[in-house]
Amino acid sequence: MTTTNRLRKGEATRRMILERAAPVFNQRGYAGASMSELVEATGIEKGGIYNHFGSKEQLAVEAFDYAISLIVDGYASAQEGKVGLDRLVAIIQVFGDWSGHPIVEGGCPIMNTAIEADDTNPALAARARAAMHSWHRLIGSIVKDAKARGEIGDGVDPYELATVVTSTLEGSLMLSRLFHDPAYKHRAVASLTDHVESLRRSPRQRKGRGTR
Amino acid sequence: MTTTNRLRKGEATRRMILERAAPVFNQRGYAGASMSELVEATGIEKGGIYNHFGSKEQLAVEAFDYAISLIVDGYASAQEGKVGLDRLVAIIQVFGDWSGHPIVEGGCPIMNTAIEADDTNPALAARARAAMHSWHRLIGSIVKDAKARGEIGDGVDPYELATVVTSTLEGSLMLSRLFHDPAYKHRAVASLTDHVESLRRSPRQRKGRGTR
DNA sequence: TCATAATCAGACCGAACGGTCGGTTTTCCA
DNA sequence: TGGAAAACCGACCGTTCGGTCTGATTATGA
Repeated sequence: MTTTNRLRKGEATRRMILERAAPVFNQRGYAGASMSELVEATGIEKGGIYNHFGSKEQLAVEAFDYAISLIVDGYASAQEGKVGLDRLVAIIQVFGDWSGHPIVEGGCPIMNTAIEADDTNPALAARARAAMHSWHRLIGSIVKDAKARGEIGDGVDPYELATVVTSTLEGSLMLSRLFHDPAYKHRAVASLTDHVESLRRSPRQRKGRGTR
Repeated sequence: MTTTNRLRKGEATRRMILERAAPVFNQRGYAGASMSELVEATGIEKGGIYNHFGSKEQLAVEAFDYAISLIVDGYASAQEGKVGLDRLVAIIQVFGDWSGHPIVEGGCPIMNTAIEADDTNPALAARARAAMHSWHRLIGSIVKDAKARGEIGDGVDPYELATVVTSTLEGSLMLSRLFHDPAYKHRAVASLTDHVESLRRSPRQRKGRGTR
């Protein structure tokens, strides 16, 4: 108390601004989101927002990081209690389950930011790269771990599998959002689950497939 | 000649505007592209542009359609001389070969438009849906044809395969653009080619896989 | 409790936005 | 080749953009 009290009032509204700005940026994009929309979404006037963030871009970057932190937490808890390849399967499954309860409205922030910012906003693109990189490393390390445990064969390249899993999930999410139909995402989840399961236990050869 | 001469001068500049506006919209997005940028890119002053297009949105829609027409032509010629499953393999391959010579700068217009417009611009979103739908139908019909020819088994669902192929290709393109590294796309192409080839000839069971 | 610092509202700024329009130039065909 | 129509330019419009700043208000610690 006598020392620096970290629970300042402003810290709470700063956090609240990030919480409410994140879905706005994720749905409308950086260029598409205006300060007046952010004023409306946060309930804080412009002066109040600029008291906490130096620019629209800085707000967007921090809102992105905040959204990513939510997603990271979500995938972390999805793996709880699982080991080896089951962790990967759990991640793939939970990706498909986020239809009704999206972590942050507007689809995957990494993909959205990657698509918009790669040719326009270096700062945001760098954040998207960082987030995607750590996601990719997560998948890759799970596959490596599964290899070390002898669950899958030596022929599997962890980062090639990570690329395929990531690409297919993100692409299918895009399709599901475009058509307002979760079926695309579910097909991708089913196909990937099949594929991952088919790698299990047989070091040099494929096994039969499941249903659907 | 005496009748309505369709080869007016304005028709040529109108076309030229679309050619030059398409990559601008594809790279900067609809919200991110300003009229002044389009003036610079086309070399036509604002009044001249608005003489041909009623609004920025109309211009964006027509530029999108133009970009799609280029892509459709590209994939059509890629299939020439091929039959059955080879058509699908050719399409997957050519997707990976468009690293150095992109049809239109800025990545896949369908994906870019889908991501930006799904929550913001109904008109553009509808065009993206239409384009993606016909792409999906193309892949699906190729798979159906391959089935009818007895190249692949009955167990293969054409539209499930189309979803996986589309998702993986689009997702990997996003990754390659984000990291400025074509490797992601190439991995996806290799993996999909493997997968498609593994479906060939064995109606009820999978076959061995390729290299990597 | 009270002075001080943190916090916030909202009027205001210049610039850039998408879009309009009258006038000039170019094209086209009789 | 003359004259109407088409094409094009660029100044201009009202609005909204991201951002600033001053003064009021509220929280905080001594």
